[in-house]
Amino acid sequence: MSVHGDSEVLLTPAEVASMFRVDPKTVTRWAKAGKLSSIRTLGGHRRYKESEVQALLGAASDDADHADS
Amino acid sequence: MSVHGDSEVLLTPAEVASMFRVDPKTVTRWAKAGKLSSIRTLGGHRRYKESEVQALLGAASDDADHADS
DNA sequence: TGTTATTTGGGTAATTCGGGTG
DNA sequence: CCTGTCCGAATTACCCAAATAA
Repeated sequence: MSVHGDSEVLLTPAEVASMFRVDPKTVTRWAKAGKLSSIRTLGGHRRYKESEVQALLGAASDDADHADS
Repeated sequence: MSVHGDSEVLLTPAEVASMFRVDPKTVTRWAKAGKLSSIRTLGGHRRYKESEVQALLGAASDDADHADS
């Protein structure tokens, strides 16, 4: 393993926004709302875990009605 | 810029609606009916894969007669 | 040390959601 | 069966200037 410790890949707000096709400001709102965990740089900028973002993105569904058989 | 490149491009409901010349509401119905897969933002808004939309748009059919299979 | 791009923060329009109706 | 529209509520997008990141 490297000196960076584990494979903790951090993403910038622009990266996350691009992946969700939303505005970077929206990602900031998600972080403020506690919907997405964020790590702060010493200057106050936010960074997001790629693993968490990927997990949320994987929530793609067809949203079809699968009530009956 | 980083070379993180998004693996898939997502479209907003308005974008898809414009491409099909229908109301965004209709696109939502397609997603609800399972005819179109959708990814949700953390706020609940839907995003659609451009590749899937393009595939459907390119699925030009002659519409001759599809009564029997 | 300086330059360029990004992020932050607050406030206001535009879009989308969901259900119900024609 | 499929689509367009109305409503209220929620979410998201764009405006600015200043600070941070690389």
